[in-house]
Order: sequence, then C-alpha cells, then structure tokens
Amino acid sequence: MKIASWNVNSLNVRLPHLEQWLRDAAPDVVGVQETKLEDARFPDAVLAALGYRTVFHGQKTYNGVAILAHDRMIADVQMGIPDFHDDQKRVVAATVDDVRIINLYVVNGQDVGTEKYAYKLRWLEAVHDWIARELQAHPKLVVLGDFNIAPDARDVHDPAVWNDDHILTSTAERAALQRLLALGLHDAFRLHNDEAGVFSWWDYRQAAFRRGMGLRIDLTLVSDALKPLAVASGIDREPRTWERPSDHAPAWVQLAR
DNA sequence: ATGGTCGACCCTCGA
Repeated sequence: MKIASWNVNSLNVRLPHLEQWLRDAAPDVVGVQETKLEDARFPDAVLAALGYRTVFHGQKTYNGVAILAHDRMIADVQMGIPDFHDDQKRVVAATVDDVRIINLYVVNGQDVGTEKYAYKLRWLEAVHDWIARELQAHPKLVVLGDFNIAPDARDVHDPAVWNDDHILTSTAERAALQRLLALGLHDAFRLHNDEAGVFSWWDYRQAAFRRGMGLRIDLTLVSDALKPLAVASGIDREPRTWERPSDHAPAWVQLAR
C-alpha cells in the first residue's frame, strides 16, 4: 500500500499534473493539500475515472484538503480537528482498509512572533491532543501532509538561514513536531534515508529549485504499529520539473501488506 | 536591494 502526500497549490491549475502523477506513481492513497476549491467544484468525477474515490474538505482561494483512495472504500471521514473551531479547511481524516489516514495542511505561520505564528502553535497543540486520542482508537495510523516544519538541519539547504529563529525551523515549531512524534509516530523518510539535502519544497522565487534551495517540509508519519511494515519511502522530485509546477513535490511511504 | 514568483482575484494578500 503506497501512501503519499502532495501539496498541489491549487487543484484547479494542477489537476493535469495530479492525473499524470497518479498514472506514473500509482499510489493507493494520496493526501492532497491546498486544493483552493469549494467542495462543489472538486473534480471527483475526473479522479473517479482513474479509479480513485475521494473525500474533500475545501474552501475558495485558501487551504483545502482531500484524500484519494484507489479501488478502496473510504470510511469514518472526519473534517477538521474535533472540538477545535477553525474556519480554515486544513484537516481531513478517514479510514482506508484498516489504516487510519490523517491529512494535515499545517498553518504556515508567516514569521516568528506574528499572530499567524501564534495560531500555528495553538493549532499544532490541538492536533497533538487529537492525534493522541486517534492513536488509542486506531493503532495503525498514518499522519501525512504539508507540515510547514523542517525537522532538522539535514532538511534545509542553508542551516544558517533556516535557524532556530526562522519560520518553518524555529525552536517552538520543531518542538511541536517532536511532541507529535513522541506520541509514537515516526518520520517514514528517515527510516530509510539519513542523507541531508533531500527536499520536498522549493520557493518559486530566486530560481530556488534550479539552485537546490529547498526544504523537506512534506512528511509521512507512521505509527509504532505500522513502522515494521514501512518498507520504502521517498520524495518524487519529477513533478517539480514539469511545466507550471506546484512548489511542492510528492512524499510517499510504502507499507508492506 | 527587505525584492525575487506564483495563485486567486480585482489590487493586494498569502505562501
């Protein structure tokens, strides 16, 4: 079972890329972020033609998330974080076969010290408390998404810039990610790969992709129960080379079954 | 050089 996460930065623009990548990579489950589409405009029929069932939780202009599952039923769908009021559509969870999938579009946070940064930390705290409960109910859990946090210095192109005081790498953000992992989750990429400089996001500005100036902020986390089944993982850079690309590349984990 | 490029939308904001 191949499970992936991709921030498409507008599904309206990127639907052809998603279709192409689904054909190329043949993932079984995909969590998509930044669809930027109201639910009425979600292209579920196009994805159904490729064999994918979908659930989606979207809004106009900003945010928006979805889960795609190839040839599999999607059950027990949860939109948003329970008991956490949020007008921003950033979370969808569902059960596919016997695996619970939580798809997150984590708050960006703009800059350390801003109101958006405070919202990011509050939001991560609510996610933490919810996932603690989800793990009790669903030991076979995958948490994936655009985390907008680079876990450590290997995950940034320039650690002097992306330091303890910088957005996406600040001490409090990384601590929030570590608290999530401490619940019994594992960064699947790091189960199979310890090298530095493998990234999932490159800014559109400064020709960052061509110059290798990226960050690894798109993660797939597997629970203790699934860790022994995680046989491979990676980041597929190729869609970032296509014409008019998303600024993110898909990250994936393969579960043996 | 406090920018750069996108996407959505209406002119500027969010990333």
